[in-house]
Amino acid sequence: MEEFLQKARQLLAQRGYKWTGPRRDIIHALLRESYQHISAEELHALMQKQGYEIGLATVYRTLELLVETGLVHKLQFGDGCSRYELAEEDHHHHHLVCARCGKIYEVAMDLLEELEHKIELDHDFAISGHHLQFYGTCSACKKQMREKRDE
Amino acid sequence: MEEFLQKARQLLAQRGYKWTGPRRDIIHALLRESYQHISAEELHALMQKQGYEIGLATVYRTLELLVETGLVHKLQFGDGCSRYELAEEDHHHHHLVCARCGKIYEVAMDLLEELEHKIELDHDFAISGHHLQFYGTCSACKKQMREKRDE
DNA sequence: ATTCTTGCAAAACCTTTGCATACTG
DNA sequence: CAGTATGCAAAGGTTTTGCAAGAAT
Repeated sequence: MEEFLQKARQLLAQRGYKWTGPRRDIIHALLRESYQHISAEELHALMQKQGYEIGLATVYRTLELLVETGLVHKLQFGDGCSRYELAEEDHHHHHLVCARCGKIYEVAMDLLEELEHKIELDHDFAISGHHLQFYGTCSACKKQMREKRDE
Repeated sequence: MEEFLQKARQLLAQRGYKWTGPRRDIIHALLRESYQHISAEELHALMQKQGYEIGLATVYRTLELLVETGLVHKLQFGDGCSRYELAEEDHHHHHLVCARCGKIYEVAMDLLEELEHKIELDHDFAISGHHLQFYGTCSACKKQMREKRDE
């Protein structure tokens, strides 16, 4: 938590960006909501509700900045907006998107490394990140569908 | 090409949808541009230029229909719009997105099956599809960056 | 001081929707 | 003919931008 803030502060300084109140608050809010995949508008609304006076444009700009710096990942789940999550070094994972209820589950796994390596060699492409999503039906929805069918 | 059209016609009929001129034209256009990941607006503009009189709303509606039917995949590369590609049965692949030039390369590969299987068991999640993208720097851009550095 | 950042409102985009007309099965 | 599909224009939602005022180094 604190270390993430320090890292962010340092990385921004390194690139000539300033350390401001709004930026600190946004990172704080992201840390508090780190379990979620939050959209810019949701984050803005949440912060408003928690008493932070911050403009929506600033939220967008700051998130973009954090993505550019590699501190935050920008995700597209196809629901009409971009979603963001903290880039935690030791928490590589993929996403399971339930097509029925829309819920998103995380899968910690790194079997992708072998594949990445092969691609880097085969395509002469320097991979800096990946984004893997699986679509399907989650456990809860499968259960509901069974129950509905048996009525 | 022809077979894809037939398959589409049949699948749509099966679900009570009608086979119309605009739908045929859109699928034709998609087949012609099958090497691309085209957006709805791009497809619309292209068709206009080629002399087809078609409304943008129809393009959106038809693409949505084709996605729903499984004939087309909807992709999000984070550039602000949805992109579409034909779902060719024998052409499973992933995408390499160059962070510098934005170009998108395809990698044919199916090493993911093992991983999928493990997830289905571990998470009781019925996977119906996946979406894997790698981000990084492509060969051409790496070369340009080397040259620029050496100037 | 200079440069960067913010907030607001307006603009820019992409996508969806309502409705009257036209078409398919 | 009944039920869909289309085109247009308008509306909706998300994200970006211009600009004057405010903050950080």
